[in-house]
Amino acid sequence: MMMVRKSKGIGERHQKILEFIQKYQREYKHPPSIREIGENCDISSTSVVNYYLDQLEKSGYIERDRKISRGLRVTGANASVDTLRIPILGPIAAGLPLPELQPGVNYLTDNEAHAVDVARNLLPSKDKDADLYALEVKGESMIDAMINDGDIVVMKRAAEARNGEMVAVWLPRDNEATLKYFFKEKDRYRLQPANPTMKPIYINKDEPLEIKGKVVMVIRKVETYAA
Amino acid sequence: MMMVRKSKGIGERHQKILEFIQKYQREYKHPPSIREIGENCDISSTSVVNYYLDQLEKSGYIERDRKISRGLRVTGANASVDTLRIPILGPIAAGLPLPELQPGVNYLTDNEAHAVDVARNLLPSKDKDADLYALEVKGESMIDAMINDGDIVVMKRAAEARNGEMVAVWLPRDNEATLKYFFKEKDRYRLQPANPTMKPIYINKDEPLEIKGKVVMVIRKVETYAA
DNA sequence: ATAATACCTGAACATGCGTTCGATGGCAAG
DNA sequence: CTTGCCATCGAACGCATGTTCAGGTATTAT
Repeated sequence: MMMVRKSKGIGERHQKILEFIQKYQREYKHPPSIREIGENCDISSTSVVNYYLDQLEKSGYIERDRKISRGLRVTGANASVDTLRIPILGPIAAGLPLPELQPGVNYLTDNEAHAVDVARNLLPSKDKDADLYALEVKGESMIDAMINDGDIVVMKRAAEARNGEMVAVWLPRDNEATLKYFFKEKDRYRLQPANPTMKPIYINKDEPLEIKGKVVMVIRKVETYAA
Repeated sequence: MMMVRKSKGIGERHQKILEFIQKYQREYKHPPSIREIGENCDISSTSVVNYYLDQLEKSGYIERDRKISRGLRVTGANASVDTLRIPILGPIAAGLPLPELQPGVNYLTDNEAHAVDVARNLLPSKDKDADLYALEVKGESMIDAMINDGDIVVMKRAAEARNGEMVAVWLPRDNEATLKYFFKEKDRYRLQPANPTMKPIYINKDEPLEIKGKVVMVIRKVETYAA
């Protein structure tokens, strides 16, 4: 029988092993043992599996914790990604008060409908996990912030903001919640809509203005089967 | 010494074990052994760890694969989440041709700068992984689609669309790329901006119109330290 | 007091699992 | 042909790891 031998790089069998490790990890949430890899990749001997794993490690496709049962993981593109489950506290709309994180409350839930899972590498690393929360936009009052009905806005709890940051504010003057870019000027605050064609709102510094949080991220799920 | 005994539910020690498992899994990408849990949670006997793990399993906080080394995983809110790495093919801007998926090309990369990691539960489940790609919006030509400079749009490869779906189209007539809601009418196509205040574009059916993909998702990372 | 329950100990046991090694055969270079 | 590398096999070895058990000590209920 002819054996295709690729001097360098990855062969067909390496590929199969790699894919099996990923598939197994996705399904069982822990890595496979050497013997399990052998059985599922038609390799009769554990030493051969070990042989290939060594090569995969040298080539940088996996990492191994020697001596540790099931101590291996894929690296690079197919590596598992660290995610953070961010609770969706409630709706945000012009006329509604802004939901806030209550101290001492555990917002963890296994109900996916009330949370969004976000890869950590998409978030600013300096943010504390516990300070992050999400709101679901109701209505079209935020269109001037380029934010649509149904969008999810990921927020970071904050009571003040730097110039240029987008914040969620409650305006007691108008009894209204809004998302705007925040600028502190001489004797007033300027709340600038994201849409450049819209005019800013000015709030005098002696008027009340409650900053509830900074906008970290906006996620919009577009219906693929809209009406 | 006083022992706090909570009859039902989870105790302090259960909590500590749970947190350790998560922390360990994040760091090493595989679950800890019983003995490792014991060492790090100040439990001297493996049987006691086993004792607590049994309780955690009964309470539904973890799942165990008996007889299998490191065969345990947290369930519910803290469970690891399945993600998909979607390649960012390139920019999308009004005057630029739209990047497309080339058949037979492997877009996997370990360079996070050229991909976005998205939790699978945020994506329409019916989409084939391989048909998904992402584009980075350059310029403000998409503001009428509520999409800003710097946004990431996740696309699904498609050559045609249903009414009401948001599509990326190339208009040879104007030599322009755009994102619009798509509607097929009697003898023309209507391309409707997401912003309700803007007027639609009409394309006669005998004119060329290239649908490059459907918009699945929009991700906007808001700078927390903008200028 | 007695019984019952929850929590803990230490050790032994069985086996899952990574490691190592000698042996075999195909293929290419010298 | 001989040498040497690569891929493979099977088996044995030994530590890592989950399991079990007989026995403790509190705290609480009867």
